[in-house]
Amino acid sequence: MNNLEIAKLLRSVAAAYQVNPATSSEPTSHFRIVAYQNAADAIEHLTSEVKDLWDDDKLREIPGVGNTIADYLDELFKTGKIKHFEEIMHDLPPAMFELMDVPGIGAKRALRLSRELGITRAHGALEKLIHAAEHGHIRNLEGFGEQLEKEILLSVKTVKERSKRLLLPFATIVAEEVVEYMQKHPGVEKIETLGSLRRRTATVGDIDIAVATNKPKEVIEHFAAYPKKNKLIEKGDSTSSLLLPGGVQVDLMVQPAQYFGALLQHFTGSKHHNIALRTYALKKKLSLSERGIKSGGRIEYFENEEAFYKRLGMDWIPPELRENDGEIELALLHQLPKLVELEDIKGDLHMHSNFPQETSHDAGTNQMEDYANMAVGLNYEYIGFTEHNLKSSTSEAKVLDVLKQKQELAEKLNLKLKIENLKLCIFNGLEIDITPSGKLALPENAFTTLDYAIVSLHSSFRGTKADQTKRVLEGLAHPKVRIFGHPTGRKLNNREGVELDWDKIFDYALKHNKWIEINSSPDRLDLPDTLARQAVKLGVKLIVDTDSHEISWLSGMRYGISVARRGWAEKKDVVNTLSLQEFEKILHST
DNA sequence: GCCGTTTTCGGCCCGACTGTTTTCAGTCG
Repeated sequence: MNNLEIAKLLRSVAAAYQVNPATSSEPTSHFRIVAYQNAADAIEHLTSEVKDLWDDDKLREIPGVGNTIADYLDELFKTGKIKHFEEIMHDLPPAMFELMDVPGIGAKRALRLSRELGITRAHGALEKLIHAAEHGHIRNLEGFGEQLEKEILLSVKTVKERSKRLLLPFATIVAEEVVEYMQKHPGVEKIETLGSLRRRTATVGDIDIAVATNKPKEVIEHFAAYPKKNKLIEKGDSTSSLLLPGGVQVDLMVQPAQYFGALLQHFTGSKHHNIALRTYALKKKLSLSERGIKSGGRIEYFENEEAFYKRLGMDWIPPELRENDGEIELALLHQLPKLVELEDIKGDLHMHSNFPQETSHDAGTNQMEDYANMAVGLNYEYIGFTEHNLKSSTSEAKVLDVLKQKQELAEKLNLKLKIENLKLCIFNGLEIDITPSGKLALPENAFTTLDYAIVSLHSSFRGTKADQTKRVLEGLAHPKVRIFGHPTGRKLNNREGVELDWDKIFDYALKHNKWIEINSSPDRLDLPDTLARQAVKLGVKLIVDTDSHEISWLSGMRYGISVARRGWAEKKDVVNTLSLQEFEKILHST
């Protein structure tokens, strides 16, 4: 069972407790339900497989997993099932747990719909629900009505249409359009995109927007009239939600400007950060909400977030860190890291020009000189060209010949830049496949043409953790290799990354001056943020690259920086923040 | 069921919105 399946199982158990009249009358039952949901949450967000943690006897290290759930998971991995779970879910129709995927349907509605509409089997449950709604079978159930039936029909269709989360850059663009529209209304005093978008997670669920205004009604009306909307989901006094084409949901929250600090804080999340923050505040007899901070029945207001956090005795916490992963404790000690910024970047070492060579994978569309001009505009001090290695069918002599030409071209460009008195240095690199056997897809004598190499995985993503780790370590061993490119090989919404023993990879990188790439491609953002955090903790050097295949991609650097910041990286952790002189030194040292 | 810089017992974030009723339950973030 993988993590998502285990999380779903725990959620199902929580739901079973929720609808069970025997247990739900116990006073502590609500908290048991929450505990199962918390454990499910934690497991969903884990980077390592629960199975691997179990192998290493580390289940208890998962937050929200205590003795009881750890024992159940132990039973699961030993016997393939959990007796106690089977018992409490025994009388419940399996379809119920599928129906719960529909927004607006929780445990109780799911059970009633399942029983009263005769939808029992998990397979095809959503289709049957659509059928029932379309034929007006839901409106007559007690506690349901015509509105709810319509609601359910739309939600279930949305959930089927939208199984994928938005990639960060796409979400950014959609959000910017809505913000632009909202700013046309004179009542909008301040506006910010918040939620996971502000925290810069690799994929975004909903788009959250906050507005400061003293005309909440008018602002919400304006929002509800957004011309691109498919549907108005809800509209209240202080919040409203829209559905855009493609199943993109936009949530708006409005408050007077005096509340804006608390509003930003509340709406940025994450949920776990907020819960931890409120739990801490309660100990100080303070109660937090999106309006402000209540103390002894009196509420205090904050126009900005800095003041809000200060009132709690802590430094302002950058949104990227708000995941309840130690940031609150450090903010109290005034010891938060100073995160790397886009302006710190001095070069980009992974880009593909259109240099004519028969590469193993897709080539770039712009010539080297175009990239150089862009880089000068970005105030970079150095860049590196890393076209893919040539096709494996190419003869050794031809490979050497082509790569010598590329080397000469790069040198010529360096000369030209010098003559024009432009301070940009060109490095000549290559992105080389690590073949399934661990060999590099380049003949040894061709390495002499290169300043450095990136190695990466482009095929054979399956295979055991041990085998893949061995493959990567062998691939990294060549002295010209500096960078491990898009390390997990994941494609967001599309393909999981390879399984690797990161302790071993990071240890090797640390000892042999290898750098782990954060690849800024929108559908990669690879290294993932959680692994970046692990690398930073160990002192492993990161490099943020764009993997540009055309010059416009260079601006994607900011997304890679977001990942680095979510990994708690400071300037010192990222090698392409170094000046040219320092960078050359580290590039050539072993 | 989980958890500990007030606690190994006794707490557990907080408030919003909707639909269906008529004072609230269910759901969500």
